[in-house]
Amino acid sequence: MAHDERRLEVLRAIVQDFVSTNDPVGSKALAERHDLGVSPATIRNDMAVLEEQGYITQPHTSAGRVPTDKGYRLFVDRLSAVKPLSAAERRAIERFLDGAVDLHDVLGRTVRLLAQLTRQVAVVQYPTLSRSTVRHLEVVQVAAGRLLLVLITDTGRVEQRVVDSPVEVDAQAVPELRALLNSAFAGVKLADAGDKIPDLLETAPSHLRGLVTTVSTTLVETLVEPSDDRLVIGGTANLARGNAMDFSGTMRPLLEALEEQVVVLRLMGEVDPSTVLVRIGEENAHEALTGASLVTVGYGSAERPLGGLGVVGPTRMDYPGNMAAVRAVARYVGHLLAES
Amino acid sequence: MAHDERRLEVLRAIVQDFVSTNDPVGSKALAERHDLGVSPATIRNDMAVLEEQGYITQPHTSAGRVPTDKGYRLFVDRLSAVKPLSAAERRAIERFLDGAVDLHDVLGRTVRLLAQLTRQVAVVQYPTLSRSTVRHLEVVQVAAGRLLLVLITDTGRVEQRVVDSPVEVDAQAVPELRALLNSAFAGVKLADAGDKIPDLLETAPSHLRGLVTTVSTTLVETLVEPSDDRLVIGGTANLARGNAMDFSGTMRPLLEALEEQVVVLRLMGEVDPSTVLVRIGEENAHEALTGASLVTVGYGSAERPLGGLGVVGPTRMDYPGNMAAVRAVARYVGHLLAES
DNA sequence: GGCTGGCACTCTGTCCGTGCGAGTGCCAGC
DNA sequence: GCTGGCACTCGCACGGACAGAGTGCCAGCC
Repeated sequence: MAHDERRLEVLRAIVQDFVSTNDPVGSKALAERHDLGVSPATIRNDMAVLEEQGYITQPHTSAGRVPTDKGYRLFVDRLSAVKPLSAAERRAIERFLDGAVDLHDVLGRTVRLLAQLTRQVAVVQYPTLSRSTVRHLEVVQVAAGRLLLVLITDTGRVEQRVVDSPVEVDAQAVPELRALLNSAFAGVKLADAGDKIPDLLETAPSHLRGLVTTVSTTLVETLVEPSDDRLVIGGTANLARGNAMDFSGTMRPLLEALEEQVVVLRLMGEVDPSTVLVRIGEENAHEALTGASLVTVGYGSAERPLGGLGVVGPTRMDYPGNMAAVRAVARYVGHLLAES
Repeated sequence: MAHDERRLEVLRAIVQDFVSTNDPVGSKALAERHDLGVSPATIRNDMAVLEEQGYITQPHTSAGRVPTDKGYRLFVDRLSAVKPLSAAERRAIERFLDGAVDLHDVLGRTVRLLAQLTRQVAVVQYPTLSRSTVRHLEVVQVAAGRLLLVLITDTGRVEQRVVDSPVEVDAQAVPELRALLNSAFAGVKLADAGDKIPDLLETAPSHLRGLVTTVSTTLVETLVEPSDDRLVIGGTANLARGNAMDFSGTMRPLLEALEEQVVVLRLMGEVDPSTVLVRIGEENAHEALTGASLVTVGYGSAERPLGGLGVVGPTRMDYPGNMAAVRAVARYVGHLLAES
């Protein structure tokens, strides 16, 4: 029906205007700024219906309308075309990310880039350990009964743990141990590492068995735990843009939640590389994220998802632009890490 | 002279009251809350002198007085006894930091701990690479012409770099290379690593010389650069406490400067483990830190300083408390890292 | 000489009343 | 079903009045 069509058009216009001006938008302004082909009075009728359906609301009588979470949801799902990035932005992505020297650097640059492109808070997850495979395991003797275990994954992530051995370790045993561990675990997904331990113990020469047990259990227990997955956060200064007033009310819990990481990490777990996921306001179960929206996507390939990244901002954000930026950056980072 | 004595006492009282209430403090309130033994009128005379000397100022006529940067400076230098931590706080430090599994974890816990103890933004620097010594160098072949170089320092810090070799690398050469590098660099301070290269090249067998050159220059160039020293930041949510109004004016550049890291890193460079360094407001050259104070101290021992840590907050902060907390945490972290 | 009580003065923050403008809902007409 | 017109409702900005806090100064007292 032509009516519904136009009503949605009105909603789109409201979202766009409100996002760019931060003022509740009235019927007259809408008619002026958008070619809707009808008069303000007609728009008012449409607005009344939209309000009744819960897509928009007015802060108080005789102010303009503001989109609700439900309104943004409809906008994101049906009304927004993905906005392609400008050539300059694409170039910026490449220029910014090329020349990174290691994984830490890649992710640090990524988070700064995303924050700059979207002018929101950016979040990047380290490649998930449990999905990574072992490239190399290194054993270094630190003291008589103490070893340092270094894990290098195929994504370039490096993790280390100190292992205390109950008995003194013979210096001769270290290269043997290293060889054993690498032949057992190299190329194995960390999530599957636990399954390899029985085999490993079988093939281990008896004088090493105790040591191998200690080391491999440490490996599995402390490194495979997904709980230690890390997050890089940047652009928090963007939270201080504009909304100076409702600050310590809404911004502080948000900052706290971001620092906690655990909430955001859980959300990152649901992400995959093929679709950009948008969570709007109340849709976020966690209280501190009410009033905020997340735009997230996975990076890596469909066969080998590595982790997630995205932006956090007020529900009043440029969804099409942010979705495009997040997706483009994720693609580039995915390629970058696949190569190395 | 007894006059000067009391005048300083008045200044101390002003600082204490203002820090705890955030209201400009007047003569009457001072006389009530502190046992100065004189009447408000007398205090007013003292205040007039203090103002003339530049230690305090009034935001406008007929508001109370507020300490200036100079006033805080005098307070910190001469008027504040270091406030010992409570037993509960000491216990909290131990409980919080013990059980950390690796360096990243130690520093992450440290920053959270400091932020919580001081209710300010906490900053912890990774152990400086150039002051660290090499514990072990690991070489892993990633592809025919590509090696991964992993550096493990005596503080447990791990850094890695990809090295591209112009020629294909023989798999046999990798263990040789590893042995060579370790015998040359193990135990050497990273700052001195460059000096070892000529020796190293001399002893290297001719077929490895090209490779050794490439790898060791990468090592020195990209790892010894102090510029890549890292910072962990936490407790930014504390910035949103209280001062809701002057927020986007003063808080935003501060957040930006913290994310830049470079400014803070430079300040951390001047730190040493024996004294707590306090920088107040305008004393900070950098513009964004005007209006903020830093309380920093080094950790590690006098012979082996490792890095710095501290807190950043408004000039109106609890200096004695923060100094005590920063010092106590630095000591504990120093011990912790010295052990490992 | 230094401290104290008293007093006049100055300034800010707040409260209240008013007017204006934006925006709406409704209705009659096309 | 759209449009123009109109009355109505609010929020907000402006401005004056007021109260309160705090000061500086002065004369008197110890």
